[in-house]
Amino acid sequence: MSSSQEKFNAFIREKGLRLTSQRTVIARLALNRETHFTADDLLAWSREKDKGISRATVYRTLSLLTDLGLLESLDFGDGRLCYEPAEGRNHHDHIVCLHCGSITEFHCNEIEELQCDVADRLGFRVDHHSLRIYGTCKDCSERTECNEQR
Amino acid sequence: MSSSQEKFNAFIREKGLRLTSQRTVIARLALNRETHFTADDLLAWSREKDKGISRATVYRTLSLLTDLGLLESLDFGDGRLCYEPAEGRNHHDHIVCLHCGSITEFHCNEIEELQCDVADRLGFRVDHHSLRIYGTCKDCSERTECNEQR
DNA sequence: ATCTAATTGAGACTAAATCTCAATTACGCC
DNA sequence: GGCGTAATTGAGATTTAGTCTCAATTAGAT
Repeated sequence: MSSSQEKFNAFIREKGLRLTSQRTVIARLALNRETHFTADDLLAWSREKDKGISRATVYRTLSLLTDLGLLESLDFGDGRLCYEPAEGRNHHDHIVCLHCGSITEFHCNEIEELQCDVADRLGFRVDHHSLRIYGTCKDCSERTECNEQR
Repeated sequence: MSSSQEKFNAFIREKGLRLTSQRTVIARLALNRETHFTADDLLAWSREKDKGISRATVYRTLSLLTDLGLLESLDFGDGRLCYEPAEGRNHHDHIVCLHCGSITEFHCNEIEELQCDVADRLGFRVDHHSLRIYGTCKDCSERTECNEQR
């Protein structure tokens, strides 16, 4: 069992909540993902393990996991949230290709520091931030150039 | 009439679209705002001028204006888009107070440059970006400290 | 095994945004 | 100024992610 799952179980016990089979299935699937996923993805995977699992329970478990900080929710502006495991991963931002939709992670310490400077200057205490760069990825650029040459 | 409105009118003519009274009302109200607003705000203001204006027409005009680059749409993650005039304004990012919801604009050239560097390194051509810092504003920090002292 | 409060599933509900389509209207043409 | 027609509109149906309700179920303490 991953350490995130152990944290989840511990949290459930601490808070006097109950470790149901549904929560176990949903949390395991969510926390062991490599990349981001939607609530609907998670519902589908969960139902492969237990047909009866309801949409509501998936959303309720997602809330628990994000409140706990084990999952991070990502809004790519397409009308639904994505989620990704947050434990044991370094903070990162995302660069999104507007053509193929691919999402690449990146991290830049200098940007993070400058963000803190800006917040300081404005008298803000930073909780978190979201930086999203939108553009055209290498593959799509090359593909477009080829088309233009025709 | 503002230069944005003239651009809107010119665009309408160029494209063989029609300059309806509804479009004129909605565009004028949207383009002359100082701060961001929602589609529903704009619908309410438009109906003050012309009771019959429909929600659909407001959304359709918002699409025209954002496609044209005269408005920018902002997603603060509260389940609906905000809009703000984009013409004649410098690009800026937003810092949001999680307590009072206030939204402050800021701009940092160094961050912008670093973003371009990062994109270059990853082979991306940048189209646009969105940087949002979430935290506690000065006023709310002070209010919280006072409460803690009780 | 029993008890009880937390949890679940099913489906109703919400809210922003989009879509449909018959009725209206802007605008080029005469 | 009036005509014709294709763009536009309004009303309301629809979509979709997510939330809520509540009776039935169940985890976990005793």
